Amino acid sequence: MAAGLARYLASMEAIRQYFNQLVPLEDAEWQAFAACLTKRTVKRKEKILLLGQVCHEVCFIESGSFRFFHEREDGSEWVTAFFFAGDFVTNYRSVITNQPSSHHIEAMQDAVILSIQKADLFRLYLEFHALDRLGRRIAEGLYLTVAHRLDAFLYESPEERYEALLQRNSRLLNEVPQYMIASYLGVKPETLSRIRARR
Amino acid sequence: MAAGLARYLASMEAIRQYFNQLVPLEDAEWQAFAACLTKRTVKRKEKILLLGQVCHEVCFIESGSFRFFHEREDGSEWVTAFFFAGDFVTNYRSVITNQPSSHHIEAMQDAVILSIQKADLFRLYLEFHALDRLGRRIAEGLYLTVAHRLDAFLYESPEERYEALLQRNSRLLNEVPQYMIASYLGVKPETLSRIRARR
DNA sequence: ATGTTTTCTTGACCAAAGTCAACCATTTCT
DNA sequence: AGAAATGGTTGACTTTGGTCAAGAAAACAT
Repeated sequence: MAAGLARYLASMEAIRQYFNQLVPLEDAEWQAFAACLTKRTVKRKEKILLLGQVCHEVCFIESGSFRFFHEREDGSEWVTAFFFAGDFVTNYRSVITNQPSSHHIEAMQDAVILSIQKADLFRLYLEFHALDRLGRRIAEGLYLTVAHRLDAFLYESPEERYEALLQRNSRLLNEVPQYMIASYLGVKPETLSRIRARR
Repeated sequence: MAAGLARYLASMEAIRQYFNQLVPLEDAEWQAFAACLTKRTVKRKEKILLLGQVCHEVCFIESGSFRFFHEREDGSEWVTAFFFAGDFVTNYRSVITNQPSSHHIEAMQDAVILSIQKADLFRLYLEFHALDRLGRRIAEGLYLTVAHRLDAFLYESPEERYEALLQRNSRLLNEVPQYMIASYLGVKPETLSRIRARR
């Protein structure tokens, strides 16, 4: 399995690059983190976290993609975020509060992930200043992302959100069905269809 | 000014309590933080941060109250949050990204605040693991708050948001004008008035 | 107390997105 | 290839909140 090993090493390198952008890590700090990662495969439509479960892990996506979505009592689904190869995916809210997740996390394609358990993560935070700092930077990043998304919902029309998404991530439109894009934009599929028709 | 001194000491104690809930601090860590705080007074309707300015400080409110709001091109104002005695107020997004604020921060009453400059804060983060950790906990808290607010906008009606606010903070309704509550709930004053009328 | 702002309410009308239903188009399965 | 499932479009109608305008009520200043 030389190809598998090569991809694994590439993933590890990708994670280290990602971290180094936020906080430069010494080898010992990095090794301690890397030693906690375990690899597994996930099938398309398989959920790695169910609504109602407490989330115990943070996953790096080596390949494949995921959607993070809420399911309402009436069965309707509302996508909060999409995650692709190179991203981390978790319900960090559930991880830090220990409360049941209000969202599902589901693979949109077959995927390979590297995960770290929250117990290990919290131990690393205590042990290494640099990793706690990294955790701060990551939490700050999550805050910026969700604050920006809130602003988009408060101050922009669905059409403006769609335009902004096009600018930011036109690739997304080819990779996920339009009804999930609509859901992410906070409108019904019919509405997105009409937005697209009148451009 | 014995009364002023007493209130100042009470504020310092309040901040230390607040921090200790998140991360227990040793005396040296606390002293280093406390030494960075400066006190000042703010008049009603005075802005401590203007839209377009980069935010350079984090403020603890000893007395008084503030609103954090966005102003649109058409002049309409949308309140994102209210802050009262015992809270910290800042545009943390602007602090960590160094980008101009997209919101104003304005005193709703005469106020007294204790502020720390971001340069000092970042220095303390580097110097003390416990303070970096505290910063992580605070960033996590901001993330939880804004994620919850986003969920409220995505999954609840204005009426449900109003009910939830009543449960959570009925005091608020007496302390700030109703049109600001409406703004915080994301509706026009007329709409909030009608929501209240039909209960 | 009186007059002036400021805040809140109500009504008539409008615009935007949701609902429901029918119908294409495309992909997938056998 | 043909059937079935999935995804996307369009039309008629409804619902919700916004807009505009007039007034009532409350807060504040002189």
